[in-house]
Amino acid sequence: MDERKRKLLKAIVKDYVDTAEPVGSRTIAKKYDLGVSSATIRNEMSDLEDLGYIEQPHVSAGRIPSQKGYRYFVDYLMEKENISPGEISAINNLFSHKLIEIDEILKESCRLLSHLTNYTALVALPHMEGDTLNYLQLLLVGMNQILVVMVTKNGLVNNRVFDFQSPIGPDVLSQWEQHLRQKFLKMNIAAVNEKLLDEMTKLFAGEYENPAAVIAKKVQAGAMTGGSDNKVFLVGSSNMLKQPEFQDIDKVKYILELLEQDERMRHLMAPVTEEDVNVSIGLELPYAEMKECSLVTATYSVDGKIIGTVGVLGPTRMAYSRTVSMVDYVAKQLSDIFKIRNKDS
Amino acid sequence: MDERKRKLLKAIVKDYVDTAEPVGSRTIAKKYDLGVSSATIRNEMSDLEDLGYIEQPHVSAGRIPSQKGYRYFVDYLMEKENISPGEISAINNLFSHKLIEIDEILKESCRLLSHLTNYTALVALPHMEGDTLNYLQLLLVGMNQILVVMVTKNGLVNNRVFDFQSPIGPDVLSQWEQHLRQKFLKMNIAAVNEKLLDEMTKLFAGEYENPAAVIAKKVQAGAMTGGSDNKVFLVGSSNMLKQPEFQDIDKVKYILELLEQDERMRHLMAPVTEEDVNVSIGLELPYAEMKECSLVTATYSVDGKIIGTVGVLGPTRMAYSRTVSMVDYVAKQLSDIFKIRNKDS
DNA sequence: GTTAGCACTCTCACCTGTTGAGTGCTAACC
DNA sequence: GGTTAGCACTCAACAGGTGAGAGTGCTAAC
Repeated sequence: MDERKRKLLKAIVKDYVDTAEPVGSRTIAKKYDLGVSSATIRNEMSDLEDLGYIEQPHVSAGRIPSQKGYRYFVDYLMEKENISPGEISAINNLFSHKLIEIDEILKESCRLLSHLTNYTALVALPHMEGDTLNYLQLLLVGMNQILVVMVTKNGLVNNRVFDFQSPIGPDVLSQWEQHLRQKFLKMNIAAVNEKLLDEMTKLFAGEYENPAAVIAKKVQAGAMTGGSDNKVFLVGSSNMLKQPEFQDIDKVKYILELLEQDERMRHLMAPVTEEDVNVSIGLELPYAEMKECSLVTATYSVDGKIIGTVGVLGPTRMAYSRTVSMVDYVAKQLSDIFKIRNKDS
Repeated sequence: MDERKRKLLKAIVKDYVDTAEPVGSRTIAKKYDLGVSSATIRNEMSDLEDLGYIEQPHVSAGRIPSQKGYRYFVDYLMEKENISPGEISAINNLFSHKLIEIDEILKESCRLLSHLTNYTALVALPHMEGDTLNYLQLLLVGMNQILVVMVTKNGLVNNRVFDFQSPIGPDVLSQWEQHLRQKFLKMNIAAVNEKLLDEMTKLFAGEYENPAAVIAKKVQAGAMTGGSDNKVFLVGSSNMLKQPEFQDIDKVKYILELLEQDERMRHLMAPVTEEDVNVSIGLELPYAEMKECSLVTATYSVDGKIIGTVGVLGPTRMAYSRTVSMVDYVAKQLSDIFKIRNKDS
């Protein structure tokens, strides 16, 4: 790969990203100043094709970048694109507005990313692996409900309501609270979530003769942050339909179906620790349905500990430079937000 | 509309729903036992077209039901379709599993509805208009955070975290708690959500000299049920792409874009009080983009008070009978769930 | 009122020829 | 030896044309 080939590949990627049409040698010769004629470009293109960086949809069409070509572009050719002042202020504006809850911040980030990039945006909620229980309190709510309030080290609040049939006195309650604190404080929050129900059941069982009768109903109520542990926000999946390469319903159908599967999206957004921003192109993604898609992700973290991921999914023919900048910036802003939130706790 | 015309219209709707192809007179004569020949059916069809119940895509095609035709079918011709035992048990299974939180129940209902009907399912979260505050407590969490725990009459739990900079003593806290209880208990929950921040600000301001400096940051954290007040769950929007009438990207693009707009979905799912199950066909829906869609909704309620809506959105060529049964049954099950949840509170 | 028969209409699928974009190759040029 | 002009060749896309098939409306007979 000499310099001219790199310039040529860069031009091909750029033009194809812009136009979504296969790029011919004459187009390159006219639009990009490589200083050589279309015939030379033809020869070079032939070489690039042999090397696997570009391919031809059919013999009389221009060339399009291959997955390998995009990879090379992203790794070596792409220039950093600055975000326009207007866009920066749009993002900052969102984050300066502190009086909204954490879910809302993330959802808005997602919406914003989708809007700015015109692709599909994903945000994985802070996952609480590694987060520990810092505070636990039992409250008697109404006559027959115990509310368990828990706060984690990272400041996430977590409720559960337990219904039961016989009234419970305050003395018993504080005794239970003591017990639960001893057992669960400083414990990993995932483990707590898992074991709390068991433990409550044991408490009920120890206090009353027939546990099955007493805890006939146990209902968790209220929004439980534990539930959002695994959530992934998704905004702008309809943006996929705007892409010229996805005008075929059958192509896009499988992608949209995939996007609806939370489990898979969680997998997709599982943090990759290597770098700040990660770009996965085509078949590098774990699902074959997405072979014509690329995903740009970045993690956000607190104290160097990764707690969540933001990402943008688009066609492989993606404006990589711009998208990387956006995702990177939003992730950094999120990290800042969380830093501020945790300073006092 | 004599009996024969009604039978004919019914047959046309049924066949078109099944095949998605315009229905010809010969098809009807062969597949449905109306006891007359295709020629007679042709004459009757011509009448039905004059009456506006069916229409012809072009002169040499069969007929398809018009919006008016579907309306007539839904209002007068549709027979109640029983849900199969397998499906009933699938639904009951979901609801018997009580150990999941309220959001999860609704989300799962949505998923189930979409899966059973193969259309797009929507569930509007219980809106808390009319729900009042029943319980309020302040907890000191960490050194610099107050956690406000609220429980509504309907049993929904609601948290907010307020950060501040100087430590607060337990005496002040209980004084504030007193004040907030006096002010907010029994108040409409929407009003509480709106005014709580103001009130907290006032409390801070009364206690310290320079409020601006002290409450430099106020961050609401944790999952706040108030936020879910307006949420709408949506599952299976990719099912739209499976419908033969939506093979055209441009048609479906606008619909999917619409589905992504929470505000509009909320509007779409705003309860209609008239009946148990409501069917909106084509242009009866508030958005012109959905002129080829139909929406079946049902409300779920507690003590006769409507608290939320479930719905299924599909093409106007929808299996109305089956869908109505499904939506109705799920809504009733949800009402039951909420009845159980509220019995003790 | 019902039905068989028939002419008519229109879509759809298929074929065909044309156009234009773009290539690869060759031979000439610097 | 690299570069370029020229040219033959390939193929997708488009437009126009044709035939088959589905379905209708109308008419006349039952």
